[in-house]
Amino acid sequence: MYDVGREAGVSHQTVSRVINDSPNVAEETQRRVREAMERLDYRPSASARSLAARRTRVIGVVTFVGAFFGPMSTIQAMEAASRARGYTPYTVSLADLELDHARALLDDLLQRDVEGLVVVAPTDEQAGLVDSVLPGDLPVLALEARLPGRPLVASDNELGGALAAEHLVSLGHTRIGHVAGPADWAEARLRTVGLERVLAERGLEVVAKVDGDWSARAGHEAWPVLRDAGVTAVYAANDQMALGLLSAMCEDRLRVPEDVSVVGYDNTPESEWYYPSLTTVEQDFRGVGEVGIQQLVRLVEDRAVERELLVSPHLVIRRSTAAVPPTVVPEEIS
Amino acid sequence: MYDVGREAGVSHQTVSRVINDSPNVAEETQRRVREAMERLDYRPSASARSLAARRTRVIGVVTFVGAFFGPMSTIQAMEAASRARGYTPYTVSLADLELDHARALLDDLLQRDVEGLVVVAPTDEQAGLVDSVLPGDLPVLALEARLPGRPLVASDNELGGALAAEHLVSLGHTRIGHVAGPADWAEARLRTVGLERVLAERGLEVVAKVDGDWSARAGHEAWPVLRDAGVTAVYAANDQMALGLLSAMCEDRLRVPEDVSVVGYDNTPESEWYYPSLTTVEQDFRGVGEVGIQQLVRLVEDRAVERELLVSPHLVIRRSTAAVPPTVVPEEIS
DNA sequence: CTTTCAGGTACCTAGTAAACA
DNA sequence: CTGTTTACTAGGTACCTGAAA
Repeated sequence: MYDVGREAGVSHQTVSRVINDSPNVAEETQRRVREAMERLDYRPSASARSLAARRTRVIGVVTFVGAFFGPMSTIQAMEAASRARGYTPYTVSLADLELDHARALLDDLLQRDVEGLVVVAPTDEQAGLVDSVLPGDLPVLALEARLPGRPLVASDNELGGALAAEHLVSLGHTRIGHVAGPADWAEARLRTVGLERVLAERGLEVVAKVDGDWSARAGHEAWPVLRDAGVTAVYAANDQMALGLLSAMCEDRLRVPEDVSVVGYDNTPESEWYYPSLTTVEQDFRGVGEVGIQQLVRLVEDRAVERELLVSPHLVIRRSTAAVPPTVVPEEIS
Repeated sequence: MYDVGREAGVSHQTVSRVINDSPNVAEETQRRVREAMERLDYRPSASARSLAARRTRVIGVVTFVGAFFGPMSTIQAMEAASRARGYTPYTVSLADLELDHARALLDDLLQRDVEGLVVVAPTDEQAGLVDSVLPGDLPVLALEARLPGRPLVASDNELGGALAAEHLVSLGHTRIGHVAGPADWAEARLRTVGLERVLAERGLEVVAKVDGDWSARAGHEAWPVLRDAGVTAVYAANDQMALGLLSAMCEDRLRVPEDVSVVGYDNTPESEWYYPSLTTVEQDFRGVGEVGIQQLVRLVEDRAVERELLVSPHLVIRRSTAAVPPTVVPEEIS
């Protein structure tokens, strides 16, 4: 900085003012300083700045989720949104980590003096860990899954489940099977709750339910159970599991949607090109991320924040769902 | 730090020694200091440390790729590998950014004094940008795509293409179609080169080639062109495009693999559950990331580095490929 | 006279405040 | 209103010094 000052014929103080866009610097001086910076290829040191200014302008993003399309889209959207607001995002992926290791990484985050944190901790165990490690006075926003005492931004999974259910019911299905997500995922439970509520309102209930692990394999393995229960429609808690179902049905020489309907969840880019094209609940992954950062920044800057903000998903109807096959009489099956 | 020193009855210097695991600190003193740190809930400030020590122990990971499974797996593997070697990874995603914006983010990276950089810049334009912005003396490792003058770690895409080709040729196919990746992606070009080399060795050539954009839609739209060229097998440069092909073939009432064979590339988790289960070239996404970080760390630490390191992919044979249909005589079609 | 352990001081690269021109 | 000078702060580390074993 001193070098830049010398080069431009001003004091280091003035250089500092230029860097921080402070007023009271003559246009001309500003130009000279910037040119000097350019000539010397000078870049202010982030470490020194945050040390002196006592703020880092860094916000952390902590996720326990693996390399899947949805969560990753959300994270990329959060990174862009942070930058747009003048914060640098520092993302830490804690997927597949023992809790002890995860604890160390959270500590690393605190040492970097993040000003706030977005946490995506889908399972109850992960949420507990985070809650126990993070100091209560650090601004933390829970994303997708609840964290005790923290504001939440999430996709409305219960609504999503309801949307899928209403669609199937409106097509006349009464024997509906469900491939749910892992029971320790809050998101998965909510998607089930929405489904069951709508069915209950119609005096129906799920004919067969299998808990999967989100993988296509899980969907594939769930099918025999649902088939034996005589379902005419299946609601899978994500598109991958729906894909596994489609594959298993195909092997059974069943036609979708003529013989059985399938609804997925997420609207991943591929789901449109499954065969048949998948009816699914689309959630706005990027939108959740953007709203999340917006709320976190408000939290960091001490402004009012919604305690809970849900982003609505919507149903995308494609070719994998149709009316109940008229020829199939439930009695034949059960 | 001073507070901790006072609490433990030692100087701040000794506290620093304990933090940095330096030798020459009595067990007893060490214990006292650690306890004091615990009691005061003390955490050293990363900014101050890197300022004083003149090193950040941060390495940057720059990627231009979106939220897809392969690249994301690589990145997550790199993060874990960096941490295992004592470096903090700082990942910057430049997907969908105008070059000017990207330039600003690269600058941010330099201000943070990263000690080295892994760059995933698949298109020529991106590589050019990176090359023009990064100082020549910064350790940079090119991942997946070449960067002038920088060591490279990549999956052997040419080999992958050759593997796919050899498989199809060995099944007797001579009328092979190709859905390639975007022409400005080096990876895509190499996958094509491998294919064409093997075919040329047999006196064959690609019957029809369409450039896609990696999306399933592109595969779907490519099919009519290949079909009209009378292909009996198609090699798609990634699994998503292969999925689009499968879907289009299904709509044409064509059976895979009886009527036409399909080979994909990547072995994404879903590809096993397409219908039929996809024959595809598996690349070791995580492996590439791990080797990449290993090489970068060597570079940063001034040790010898391979100029070029290719990780071999291998073929996963599943249900989407079979021998040429004997009934189809090329003359019938063309 | 080493080795082990600890303290003292300068310095890293900024930002900030006050006094002053 | 613009800009300089000086002195100090932030939270550490590097290096030298010195005492005890």
